[in-house]
Parts: sequence; C-alpha cells; structure tokens
Amino acid sequence: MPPETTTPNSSRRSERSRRAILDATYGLVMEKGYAKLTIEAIAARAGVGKQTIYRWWPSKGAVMFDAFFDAAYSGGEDIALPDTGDIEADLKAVLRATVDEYNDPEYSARLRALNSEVLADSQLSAELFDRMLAPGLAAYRTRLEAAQQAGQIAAGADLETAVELLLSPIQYRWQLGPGPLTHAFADSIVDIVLPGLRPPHPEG
Amino acid sequence: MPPETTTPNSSRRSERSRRAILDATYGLVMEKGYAKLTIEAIAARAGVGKQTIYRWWPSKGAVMFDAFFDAAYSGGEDIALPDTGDIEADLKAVLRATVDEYNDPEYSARLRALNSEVLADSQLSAELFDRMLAPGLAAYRTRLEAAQQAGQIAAGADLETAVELLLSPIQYRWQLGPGPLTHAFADSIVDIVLPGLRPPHPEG
Amino acid sequence: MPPETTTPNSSRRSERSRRAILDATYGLVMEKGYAKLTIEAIAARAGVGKQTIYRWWPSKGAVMFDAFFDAAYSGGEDIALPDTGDIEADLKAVLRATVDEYNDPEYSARLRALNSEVLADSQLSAELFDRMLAPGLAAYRTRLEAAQQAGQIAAGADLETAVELLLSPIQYRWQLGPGPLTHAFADSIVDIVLPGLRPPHPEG
Amino acid sequence: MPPETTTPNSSRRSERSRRAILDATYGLVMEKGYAKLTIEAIAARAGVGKQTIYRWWPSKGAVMFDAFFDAAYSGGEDIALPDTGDIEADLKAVLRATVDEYNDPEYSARLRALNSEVLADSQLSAELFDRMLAPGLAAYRTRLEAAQQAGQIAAGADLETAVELLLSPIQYRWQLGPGPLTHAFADSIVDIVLPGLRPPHPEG
DNA sequence: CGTTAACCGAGACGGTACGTCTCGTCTTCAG
DNA sequence: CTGAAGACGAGACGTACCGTCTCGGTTAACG
Repeated sequence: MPPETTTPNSSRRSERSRRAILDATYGLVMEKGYAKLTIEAIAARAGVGKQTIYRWWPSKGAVMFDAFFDAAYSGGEDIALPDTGDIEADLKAVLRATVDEYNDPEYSARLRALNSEVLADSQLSAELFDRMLAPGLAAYRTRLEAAQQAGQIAAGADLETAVELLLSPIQYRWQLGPGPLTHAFADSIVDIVLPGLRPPHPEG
Repeated sequence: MPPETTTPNSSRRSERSRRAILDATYGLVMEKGYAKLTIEAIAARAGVGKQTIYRWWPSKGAVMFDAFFDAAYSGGEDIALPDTGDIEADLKAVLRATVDEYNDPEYSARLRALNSEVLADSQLSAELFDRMLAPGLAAYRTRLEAAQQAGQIAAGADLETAVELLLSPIQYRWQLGPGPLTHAFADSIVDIVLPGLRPPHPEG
Repeated sequence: MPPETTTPNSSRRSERSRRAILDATYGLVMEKGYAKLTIEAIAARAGVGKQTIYRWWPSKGAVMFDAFFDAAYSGGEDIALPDTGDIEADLKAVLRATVDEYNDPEYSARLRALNSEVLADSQLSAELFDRMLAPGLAAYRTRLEAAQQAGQIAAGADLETAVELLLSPIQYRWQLGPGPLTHAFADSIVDIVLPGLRPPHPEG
Repeated sequence: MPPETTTPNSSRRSERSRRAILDATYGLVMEKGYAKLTIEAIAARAGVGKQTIYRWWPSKGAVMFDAFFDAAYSGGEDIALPDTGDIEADLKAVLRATVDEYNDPEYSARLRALNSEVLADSQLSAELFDRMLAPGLAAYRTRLEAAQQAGQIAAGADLETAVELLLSPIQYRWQLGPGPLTHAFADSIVDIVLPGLRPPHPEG
C-alpha cells in the first residue's frame, strides 16, 4: 500500500526539516492564530529556507493541514464508540465528551484555524472531511447500526442523516454561538433525535 | 427612526462615500472572492481615499460584514414561516427552500466569505448571529410554538434545541460536504426531528 | 495699490490667529526641526483650522519665513557696526560676534531651517536676502566706507566684494564644515582681506 | 584598491539594481527637483522593489547623494589647478570656470538638491564635504603652496583660510543671490585676496 | 570512492498590500 | 457669516510577506 499523504516523498528529503516545519507551524498557529501565520515565520522558527517549504507544500493551508493532522493522529488510534447496550446512555456520554473537547481552548483554536482555511479553499474541504471527520461519523454510524440490530432503532431509519443530526448542532453552536455548549445541550439533542428513530411499536 | 448600523454615525459623515464603499466591497467579493479582497481595491473602485475606510471600519471583515448585511436586509422584510396548519409540510417546504438557497452559487459565495471571516475573528461571530441568523431562528421557533399550541408537539419539548436540529445539518453539509444538499435530505431531517417532538399520546 | 507683503492683510483677519500660528510654527521648528514641521501640527498647536493657514500663506516655507522674521526683527533694532577708528579691531570684533552667533545651537537650527527652505524654493531666496541679510551687509559696507574716507582703505577698493569676502567664509564653514568656527578663523579672514584693501602708499 | 562607496557591499547584491536605482534617481531629480523626488517613483522607474532601496540606503538623501557622486566622479579624474607660474592668472582662470559651472542650470539644480538635503541632515554634511569638496580645496591649496615656494606668497600666510576666501563668495552669491555671478566678480575676489597674501617686501 | 546532482540554509529580488501620515480642499456647525 | 473642527480624495511613507530566484555547502546515490 503506497503511503497516502498530501506531500510527495523522496529519498532525498530531509526528515529533520519536515518535522521542524510541522512543529513550527503547529506552534505558531497556537500562539498567534491562523490568520497571522506566515511562511517566513515558519521558515525562521524551523531554521529552514523558505524554498524548502515551497518545494514540498503548495500552500500555507496545506502545511497547516499536515501539521494538524500529524499532531492529531500521530498515534493512529482506532476510534470506536462505547457499546454498553444502552444506546441513549452511550450517545449522551460521547456527545458530552465531544462538547468538552470543543470547550477546550487549544482544541477550539486548532479547529477554528482548520475550518477557516477550509471555507476559503473548498478543495481542502473534502480532504478535511475524509481524513479527519469521516472516521468519527463512521464510528457513530456503526454504533447506531448495532442499536438497530438490537431493535432499539427502527429498521428503516435514515442513519446517515441521524449521525449528522447528532453532531451538527454542536458544531453549529461552537461556530456561531447561538447558545452555550453544555452537557445539557448534548442530552437535549439525544432526547429529540433518538425518539425519532425508535421502532413504531415500542416494546409494549 | 434612527438608522441602526454597526459603524458609528456622525453628522459629518459622507453618505455618498459610505454607499460607494459598501457597493464596491459587495461587488469585489462576488467577483474575486473574500480572500482576494483588499482595502486598496475597495477604495479605488469606490473612488474614495483609504483613510475614509479606516476611519469608519476597524477591519476588512467589518466592511464586508456591513456590505453584506446592507445587501441582504436593505428591504427590512419581515421573516415568518408559513402556517398551513400542517407543521410537517410547512417545515419541509421551508427547509427545501433553504437547501435551494445554499445551492445557489452566489448565495453560497457570500456565505462562505462571511463565515470565513467570522471564524477568524470571533468577535464578529456574535454579531453575525444576532443580526443575520437570530431572526431566522426566531421565525422557526414561532412556528413550532404554534404547532405546540395546536397539540402537534409535546408541551414540554425543547424548542430551542429543536430549531437548531432542523437548521444545523444543512449548514454542516454545505460547509463540510459529507453528502449532497438535496430536498430528500431536508425531508429526512424533518422525518427524524418531528417524531421526536410529538406528544406522547397522539390523536388516538 | 494693495500692500505688497508676503501675507496680505485684511480688516477681517484675526490677529489672535496670526500670532498663534507664527508662535506655534517657531516653537515647532525649534523642537522638531524644519523637516518634520507639518501644517497640521501648526494648526493643532495654534488651535486654529488648517484653512486659516492656507488662506493667508501660500506654503509651509512662507509661514516659517514669517515666523522667523517676526521673531528676529520684532524689535526693529537698528543695526550698525561699531566705529572706534580702528577698522581692523572693529571688523574682528564683529566677526567674532558673528561666529559666536553661528555657534549658538538655537540660532544655528533656525538658520538651517531657513536655508534649507530657501534652497528648495529659489523664489524665497531673494526675499530672505532682502529682508534678513541685506541690512547686515549694508552695515558692513557703511563701516568700510568710513574707513575708506579715513584713508585706511584704498579709494578704488571694491567694497561690495570686500563685504562678501568677510562674511561668506563663515557661512561656508558653518554650512559645509571644512573646519571649526573659531575666533581665530574670524581674525584670519580680516588678516587677509584687510591688507588687500589697503591704500598703495600707507601713511609713510 | 577596495571600492570606496557609502553603501555596504555584499556578494549577493545585484549590481544591475544598484545602477538602475542611481540612474533613475539622477534622472528624476533633474526632471522634477529634489523636493518632488519619491522613493516610489525611483523604484518604479528603476523597475525595482521599494525594499531593495530601503535595504541598501538609509534615506532618500543618501540615495540621491550616491547618485550624484556616481554621476560626477565616475571617471575618477584627478583634479589639479593649472600652474603657468603666474598665480594671479591661474586663480582667475579657475574661478571664472567655477563661476561658469555655477551658472549652468543643470549643475545648479544638482547642487541645489544636494545642499538642500545636506542642510537638513547634518550628518551628510561632513560626507558631502569630504567626498565632493575637499579634493577641490586641496587642489587650490597645492597651487597656493607652489606660489609660496616661488616667493609670490608670504611664507607665513594662512593658506587654509585663503582657499576658503577664494571659493566661499561664489557659493554665497549662488545660494543667496546678493549679486550676479560674473567673471568680473571672480576677478574681484582674486584682486583682493592675493594682495593680502603677498610677501612683505615685494620683488625689490 | 570520487562525481555529481538534488536538497539544504540563507536571503536578495520584483512585487502587492498594509495601515499611517500629511497634503490641500471642502463642508458643517457653533458663537 | 467667520473660523474651529475635521471629513474628504489623493498618494507617499516605511514595513511585512509573497513566491521566485540565485548562491555556496553538504550529502547521498551512482558510476
């Protein structure tokens, strides 16, 4: 299997420089924000010539993208939702954790930078989704399918939409701020969505 | 009625310049995109000194913000959802219209520019929501309250969350692209959310 | 016939503003130097609208010119060289005093500003000479003519040139710095020029 | 012999840009005058980024200085006064030539720009003198020393002052305009200064 | 086991845009 | 109905970065 990364590899490429660039980028975005990130600053902090950056990445966004992906998924951890058999409890637990994550300033800053870049260059949008969000959505879907098999969710339910219904309100509040991101809000989401997915003749 | 604008007023201020700046900004964002919008280009097209822009707006984002708000809500049209008595049909109709709007390239470009700016400067976030989104959400809420009064929705339902559940998935798909923005998707949202809000003992 | 001065008069003109402008100008040149003098700063310090300056003076140089002339010759003092009968002693005394004046930092700054402006706008050159230097030269000439009448200077001597020979080397050193401006230098000038003006058969 | 220039050298420096900047500067000063010279105009005409100017020169005056020095002394011609044995004739010939030079409009404009700048920034004053005037003064001094050796000038005469006495009146008239710059004026200077330098017992 | 070509750091280059400053004109409003 | 206050169009200032382009100096693969 060929290594599927944004940046092409080469035997001549200096791994030391690549690491220094990604680390410098990550640090600078955290400190100054994405809007004030400059190639020159990255090169200076990384102790690298500007050309070395331009040689391997097509744009500032691409560098940041790699830097963040690298930072987030270096462990390559498998993501799967817990399955206690109680779909409601499981969903609430995971959504509460998600809310906590969004409330973490560092995570929030990271996400803000990524989304800002993605909105400007819609080509990155697909990549962001495929590499960083799709695995998460798939995990939700897997959990919902298990619940479906267990008869807790109607056979014909539209799980695709269901997953997005669970996650998008959190992203929405985080991004536009119509209300606070609390555990209660996470619970509310589940309390509305889950009944809408129940099988027609509940266990009575 | 005093004119309610973001930027402070002054009897000395030239209305002619203000209009020219907003129009030039709107046109330039549509033509070149927000990323390539420059203050110098706005000033040149508006036939205005740069200082006149810097005097009245604190940032490029603020100018664009005003330009868009001005373009979108110049009519001051009242927004209210239709009420045929059939909450499901009404919601689907409105969400389908919303989907169509997001699929319009011009509207999409406008929104992209706004959101991109808003993500970078979180101070604008609240303003964007209050001035441009809150009225829409309120209209949804009003319609849901009517349905609640009509007994189509449970008395204790969390309408705040319900509104966000209806709208956020569309924004989510538009922004991150996990799937196509279709009428069917709009219907799916209603088909899941509405049952979750129904009163416990429906009309039987 | 209208009064031919730099600044036209008018019965409507506010003397209070005129004074405030000249004083502010003089002070600002002394504090920041002529190069950093701006109309806006003058107006601000004088508590005057910019238009009031532009109404009465054609250029920044003209304002400064008036300010300096006003400061220097407000007393309208008559200038005449001493006449002790000893032309050599008299000239040396006056040139030594002139050297001292040039060595005074405040006087030097003033002169520097004036000359700088005059070099740029040659129209002011004649005015500078006529109003500020010509009276001085005339005083020298008067003293030399007295010496001529006393037989200490040849009858046919070119006194016009003689006066300039006495004064120009001091201006030259001050402006271009080929050497220090000392009393010894002043004496040297007289020691060379005066013998060149002596009558052919001195009192023997 | 190392190249003696104001601006530091570097192997990385583009000689092509340096030349283009100096040429553009010289041309623009001649066309529009020093007061209307702008860095932007120099950069535009030279086809050069502004930063390339700011990188190598500290101020507008310094650029102009180099441009003029470069234009005037590119040949590196040795300057020496003629020596026909007749000191009076030699001095008059050279001073008449100097007067002609000052009367040349192009030379005059050049000199006006230089002096104007020098007066404003006294740091440039010393440099102007050392690089552009001192060699001339030295040539005069050499000629006077020759005359001294030939017995035409007193052994103890102050030649330093004598040289300045010969040159400064011309600069003075040119700059302040108390009278016309003619050959007769040049002769008058020599006619007064030279007798003042004669040995006490002439050829008898 | 030397040649040589790519990659490296450094940073100068032609440019664009920034946000500020000042110019000289034009407009408003208080005394 | 003058004059201070200051907004306006204009445009230069000096700075920050852009993305491209040499420079020498390693450094690793090939011949």
